[in-house]
Amino acid sequence: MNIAKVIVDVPVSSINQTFDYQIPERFQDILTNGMRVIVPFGPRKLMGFVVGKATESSFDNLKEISDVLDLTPALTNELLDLGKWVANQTMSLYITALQAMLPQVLKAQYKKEIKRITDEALPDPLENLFAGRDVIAFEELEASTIRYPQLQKAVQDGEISIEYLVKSKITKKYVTMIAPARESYLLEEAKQDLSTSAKKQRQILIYFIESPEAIEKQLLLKKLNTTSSTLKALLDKSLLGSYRTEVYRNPYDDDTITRTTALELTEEQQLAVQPIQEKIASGEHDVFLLHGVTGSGKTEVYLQAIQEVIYKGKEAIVLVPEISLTPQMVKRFKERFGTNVAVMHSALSAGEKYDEWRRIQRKEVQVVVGARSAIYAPFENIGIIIIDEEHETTYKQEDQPRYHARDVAIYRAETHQCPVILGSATPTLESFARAQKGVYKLGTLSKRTNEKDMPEVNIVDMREELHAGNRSMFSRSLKEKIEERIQKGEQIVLLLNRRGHSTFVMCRDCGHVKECPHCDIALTFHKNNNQLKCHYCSHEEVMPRNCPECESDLIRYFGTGTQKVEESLTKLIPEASVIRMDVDTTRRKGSHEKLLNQFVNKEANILLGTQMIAKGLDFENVTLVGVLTADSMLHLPDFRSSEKTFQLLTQVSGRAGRHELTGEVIVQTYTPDHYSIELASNYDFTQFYKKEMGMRKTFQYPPYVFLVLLTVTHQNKVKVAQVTQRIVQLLLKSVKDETTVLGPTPSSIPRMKDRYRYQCMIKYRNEPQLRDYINKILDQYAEEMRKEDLVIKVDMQPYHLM
DNA sequence: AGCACGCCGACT
DNA sequence: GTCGGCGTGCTC
Repeated sequence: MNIAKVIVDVPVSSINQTFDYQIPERFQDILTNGMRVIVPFGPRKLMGFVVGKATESSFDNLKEISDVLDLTPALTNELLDLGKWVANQTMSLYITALQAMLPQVLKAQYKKEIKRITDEALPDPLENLFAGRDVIAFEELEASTIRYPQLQKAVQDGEISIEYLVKSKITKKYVTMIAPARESYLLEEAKQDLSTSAKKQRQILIYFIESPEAIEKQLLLKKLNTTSSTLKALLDKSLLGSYRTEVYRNPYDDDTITRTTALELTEEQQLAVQPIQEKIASGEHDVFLLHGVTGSGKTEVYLQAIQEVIYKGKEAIVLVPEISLTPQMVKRFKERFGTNVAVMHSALSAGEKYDEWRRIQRKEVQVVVGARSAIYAPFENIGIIIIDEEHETTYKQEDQPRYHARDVAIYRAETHQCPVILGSATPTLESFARAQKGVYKLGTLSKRTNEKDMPEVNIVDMREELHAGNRSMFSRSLKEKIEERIQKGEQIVLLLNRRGHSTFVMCRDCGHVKECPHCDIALTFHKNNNQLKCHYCSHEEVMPRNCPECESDLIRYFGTGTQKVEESLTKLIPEASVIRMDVDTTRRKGSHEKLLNQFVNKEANILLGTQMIAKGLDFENVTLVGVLTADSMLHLPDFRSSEKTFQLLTQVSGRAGRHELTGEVIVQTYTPDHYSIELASNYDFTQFYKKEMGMRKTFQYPPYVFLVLLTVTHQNKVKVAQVTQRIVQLLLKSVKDETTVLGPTPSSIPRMKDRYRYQCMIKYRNEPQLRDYINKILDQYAEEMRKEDLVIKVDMQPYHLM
């Protein structure tokens, strides 16, 4: 087994295969599958993953592995296989799938350097460039007057060499530890010998005589209220010793956590947990769909199922949408399982993520709570996988590899023979349909744990408000109710559903809308710096004073941002104090938590925000929830828009009246008769499911069919249209008659970053060989893609059809 | 991807 | 002549 099969870090389809390398003697014993290595690849050096070993190769002159980057493999054999499966399912490259499983810091960075290898004088220009140094960055050469051939000559003459480096980004955190260097009685003696004025030194010695174990330097100094100079005196006398040790960054302050124990389950919860625990006990795979209204205690069901898994000595993965990975949610897991939990989400720094990942890798925890990518947690003995808010679209990764965490979860759970729980108050039609068919086991929690009914939902028809002469974005009844709550000292959550709405700029005289020069999309206005920005490319420009078309100065921005709502709200209701939560106010690390704490501490009576406030938050004092524009995403070109509207309304309604006080919800809409709004106001999921399934059947959308979206992009519009047309023809030749191939159609944003975009959609029920067909087409276009910068993007089971 | 090699036009 | 442009092919 002296040959390693390596997947190298080059994300191109022509390199999507293993390369064989000789394993040098010194690595023979340590090298195992899943380790990251550095290998020579052509003239350069690259990082790669060892995915297999062999005794022989069909290549005769193999290069040697240059270095091994891991002591313990970064990926287990199971994850290597999983990566292959994901790559295959999502039509991505193996290396892309593998990289997606690891924290960012384990990705390699490449550097090129020029190294002087002779003491002889170099030609003048080079000598100047080096300026006395032995190694310089390659980039310095580009900035100088020296051209490449000169460099080449110097390489040939043996004066310099070009080094290709692979750098690891790993940053480990170290702290200094202090420990006694002598036996206790010797410290005692030393204490006697100290001069009477050395009070602080004596104090330190007493500390170590009482507790001789090592302590972090900073902590010791703080505890004894002293400085490092005092400590240094004792270190110099060799009474104490210091050493550096690696520590994990802990983004959560575990000291303040009070542990909780299992709550008593309601009858419904008991009924839901039982079959899951049976599967855990018998070590069998199954998928449970836990359909529980908001506030019905789904989390407690998860916690008790996990408890069972821990008893069995196995591990648990809990996926939560990024948006609801709030401190409140994390706290519940930490309170139950203490330091046995690792947390993974985007608010952590790269270093913190790496530390949490290593705690998992070293089996220091049995539970991980995290966003989408936590599904790749390097556990080896998984006992359960839980996906909370199963319907959330963030579980589908939008760039390569375009995987859905739910699919990966089920696949992993099959390998580990363990159950999966999909939990939601508003399951996706896909999952609910499977539960109806018996593919998934359905569990239902229909009652809130506080025995309170769901808050009453009142729909306000905003057209009537307009007729009555109210042109503000607050209906009369919402205004009244807000005032009433403020008076009673209760709190309000206001949701501005901005998806589909943006603040675009239009001239009131000629109707000209300012668009991005590189994309076919309106620019959005950013008030804070008076700039117009494009969401799809980096284009930015200053907001013009006059219309560029007609010179009119009546150029204004439209649409409603949270800022604007806040302004008019405080104008309308002067006693309102508002905490605004949107991407702008929560960008900074920890600001999310800070704002929520302020609201909990009643520093404001209104919490105003976008989508992010709809999920998972739990406020005792909130009795009114207002949805300002319920229908703003109903008219998007997206077959899931009704479903998303229903989900959002249901979720946000659940924020009110979770405790003692009774809650109420006001939904403002221009389409009060739309079934998703009407049924959400009655919390009638079953009826919604039936109605929406009817729609999906009529228009042939999931779950009745599977979808594939092919997007073709190129600078030349004609070419894109032609290629897409040809792809449609090729597909039609291979697929079954009952399969539909739609297109070519211009994408909903027909041009992005100066590239035209056409797409084609495949709707199929059963096409076992579809991936082969598509791969064949991609192969045909491989050369064109390479030479002419043609891009064909494949999205299996897409979430966004744009 | 990113590098070297090789072929061709343009300029000291 | 030779510098530097880009098209082509290869990477165990």
